[in-house]
Amino acid sequence: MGPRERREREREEIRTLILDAARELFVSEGVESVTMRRIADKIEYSPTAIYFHFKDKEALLAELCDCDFRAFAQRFNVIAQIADPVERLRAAGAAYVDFGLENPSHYRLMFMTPKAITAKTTEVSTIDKGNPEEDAYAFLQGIVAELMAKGRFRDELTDVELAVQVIWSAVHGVVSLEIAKCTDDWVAWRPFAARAQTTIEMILRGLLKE
Amino acid sequence: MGPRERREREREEIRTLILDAARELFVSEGVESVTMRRIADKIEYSPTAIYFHFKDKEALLAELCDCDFRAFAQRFNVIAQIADPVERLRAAGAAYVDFGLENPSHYRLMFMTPKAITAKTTEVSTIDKGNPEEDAYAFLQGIVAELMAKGRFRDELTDVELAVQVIWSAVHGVVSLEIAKCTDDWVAWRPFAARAQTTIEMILRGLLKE
DNA sequence: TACTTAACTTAACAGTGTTAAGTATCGGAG
DNA sequence: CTCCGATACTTAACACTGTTAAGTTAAGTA
Repeated sequence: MGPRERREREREEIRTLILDAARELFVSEGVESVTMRRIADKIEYSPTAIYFHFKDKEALLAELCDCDFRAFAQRFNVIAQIADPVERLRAAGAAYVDFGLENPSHYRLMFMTPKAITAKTTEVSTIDKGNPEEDAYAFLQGIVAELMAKGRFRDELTDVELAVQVIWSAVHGVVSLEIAKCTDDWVAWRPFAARAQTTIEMILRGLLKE
Repeated sequence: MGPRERREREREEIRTLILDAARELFVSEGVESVTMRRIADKIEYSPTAIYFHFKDKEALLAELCDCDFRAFAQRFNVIAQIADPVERLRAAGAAYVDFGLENPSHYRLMFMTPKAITAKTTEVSTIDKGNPEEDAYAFLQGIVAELMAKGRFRDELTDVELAVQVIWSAVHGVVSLEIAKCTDDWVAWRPFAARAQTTIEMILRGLLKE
């Protein structure tokens, strides 16, 4: 089965060729620069050729983000080594923040765009949900559960899921506000690092026992 | 000067006619449903007629949001009556959250969309910046300054602006995540009210002295 | 009455995502 | 070796989008 495999491989090659061209436009000029025609120009194919490999533009972007977010979740594998759960939580927050600032286009598409807009069709992610190695939310969940089991949270906090969501919300707030409004001179913005660090520290102080 | 004034008034009338049609589409079907042609259909004019009253689509949307956000800031005038600054802060947070959920389209355009996308031209807001009656940020600033002056914040917090931005970030995080990802079944979302309230309480506990 | 200008309309341009229809190439079956 | 059908494309077109150039109409003014 020589030619059969070769065709399969060639198909995969052109798929990643499209994906890479789309990614380059996506990260360098933002999602609105990713047009089917511009991708096609970049790889020297006709625009319609892309539709042979991806259902539509949405599917292409979804796969792109899926792939890059799996890589993101893997960043946490190093952090997982940190013994102290509080320090681990701190480090996870910092890693999350870093990723958001380094990949604003991805961040925006994944967390700042209503699903109704991105996913008209029933999008199916290939990320292994619940597996902390591929799912950053699950990773955070693990830390929080450990902290709660050890009685480190204030007594009125008994819901792991709620605590996770509150922490995520706060950190997401700093990142998304930075991405959306960093160039806005309405506000006398303090340095991003200070905002991020203070937010993490304050939310930790609010959640943990003294 | 009869006819002159009448023309002026008529001009203002068609302006608000356009604005109202745009708002209806905007709030009921989201910003992507606001097309010049759909607005034109609604008011039974040709699409190009709109350009006589607004520079372009962006200017139209900017004016729409500006106008509605002034109304939003005025909600705080009632809250300004609350004597205890902590209670006032709590109420302000709740009001902010309410507005976001009631006006997701406005919220998204104002706080979740990078300025580079909305404002290609130099947009000039007509909101009186720094005036707490028209500027919600300034209102929050006032509360935080009062709390800090009264020594209610933890000693390491000495920067009013930073504290304001941390509080805003946290609350914005809950609201924006709800708007963007409420339909996402990846996460076992706790009720929004619980998330909002817990976030506000935790951030207060983190910032204030015990 | 003649002129100007404000307030439009129609037609068109350049761009978008997407699809229908046609074409060439190539692996495998008879 | 030939023919067939699938694969991987291309070209042309459709239905949208924001926006503009040019033409029209009505009203106020001199």
